[in-house]
Amino acid sequence: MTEERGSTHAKRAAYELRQRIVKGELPGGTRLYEVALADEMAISRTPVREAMSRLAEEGLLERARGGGFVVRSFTYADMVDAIELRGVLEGTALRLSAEAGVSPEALAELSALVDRLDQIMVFGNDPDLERYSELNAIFHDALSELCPSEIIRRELERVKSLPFASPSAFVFRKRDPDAVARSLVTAQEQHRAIVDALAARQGSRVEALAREHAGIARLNLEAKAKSEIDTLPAMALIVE
Amino acid sequence: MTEERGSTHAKRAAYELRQRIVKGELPGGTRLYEVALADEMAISRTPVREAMSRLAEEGLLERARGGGFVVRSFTYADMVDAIELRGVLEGTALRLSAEAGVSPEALAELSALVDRLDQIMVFGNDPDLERYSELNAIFHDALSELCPSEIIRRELERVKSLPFASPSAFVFRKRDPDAVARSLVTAQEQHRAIVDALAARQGSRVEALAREHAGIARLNLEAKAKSEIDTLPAMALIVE
DNA sequence: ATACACGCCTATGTATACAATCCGTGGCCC
DNA sequence: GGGCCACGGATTGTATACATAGGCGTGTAT
Repeated sequence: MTEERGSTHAKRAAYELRQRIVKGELPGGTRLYEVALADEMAISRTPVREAMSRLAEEGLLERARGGGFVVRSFTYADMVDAIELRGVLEGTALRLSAEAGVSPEALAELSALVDRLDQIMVFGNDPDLERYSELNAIFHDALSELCPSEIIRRELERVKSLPFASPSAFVFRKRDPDAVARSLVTAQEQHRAIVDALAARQGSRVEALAREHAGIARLNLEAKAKSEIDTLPAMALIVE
Repeated sequence: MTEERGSTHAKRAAYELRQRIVKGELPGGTRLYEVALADEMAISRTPVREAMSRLAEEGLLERARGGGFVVRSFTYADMVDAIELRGVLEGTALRLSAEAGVSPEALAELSALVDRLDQIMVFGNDPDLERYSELNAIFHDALSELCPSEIIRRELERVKSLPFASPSAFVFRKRDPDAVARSLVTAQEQHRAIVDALAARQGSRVEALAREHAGIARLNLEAKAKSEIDTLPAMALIVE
């Protein structure tokens, strides 16, 4: 009973369900039955309900009419829209940050993160995409932390929590290694430009850059959707 | 037991709690105790927990560390930011609508709504602000319904559900009746411009208009904050 | 006097029994 | 033959008892 994934049955159940949903074991539209789940997990209905509530707050479940919960369905168009939305919110967050001014220390830290991303790419033909993806997520998190508005930061985090809308969701090997390299170069140029614009307090510019930057994720998604739709974890959520 | 506000204890409890929070009876930061609330409402803890979970989804409550719920605190800055965010999201929704194209029927309907808003103002010195506010909300709802992306529409609705971020939150009598009239005239010009821009499929323009339009709400909030901070229902949520 | 530890008290977490509701199905009446 | 009503099973809604954990106060020992 002393697991590490949360101290209560409800938290563990939420974790378990979240995993199953993201893996696609519970596809969109699936109705969740309290008794069945409680049975499988060998707990009572109470913590199962609690877990489903939490996942509804996260946006992975929806309350069904007449009670109960259903796994939320995401179409391909939804994924594109969520990326667009992420770009808009990151843009707004960064514009506010730029207008409020960013401390030299924070700018230096961001700059250092971009340098580290550069170093991964230096190794040339076969960059460590796993590592890049991880650092990229850290960089984007550092960006949202700048935002002086908690309201906006919170909504941004909410959207990023959707597995296909996170900044690193589609930094993965594509069929064409050259295309990967090119998209990383573009992304890095945009990262630099974003830090520059923040330093210069160019709110409007940094907003536009953030939106354009999200566009890369959209392109990667589109490229991927055509060929490897089954091979990506995040793609398991597609219903259509 | 046969009330009209929802058929279950949980829904009634959620309604009751929502009212108390919005009225300011339960100020931000207040911890909600299950037993006490269950007692007051003469129901058991189970539906109370359910109600709190729903309000957490709405963003009115937060889960406290170590369990339980706390009424979410909103500062004055949060209210300003929420209005900004609403403008950004309405702008994005309308941009996508414009890019996708809006049917002539929908445009006619919007135009009719703006006409009806005009008619309220025609009566001159003492417009029926209650009625204006109501129609204004209907107009804004009609705008979000245009949005082809459910993901974005949903986030917009979510933000609008905050009582101080709704488009009609601050259409109220001010000390200076002339200022009210002027702000209504400006708002109506923007309403017309938004419909025009939609018709012309001017995505970027309609986005800018929506943001600027939200700016009126911010100005009203600022004007109000200085004088009548206690007299507005939505202001009851301020903590600071 | 201060610090640590123990224990109680309070609040949430969990299990479970029972109630109510909703939906589907079958039969009967029109 | 079609529509409506009634019944039944499945599923969630609610109440309640018990478990557990976390916080605070008090007591004692150093």
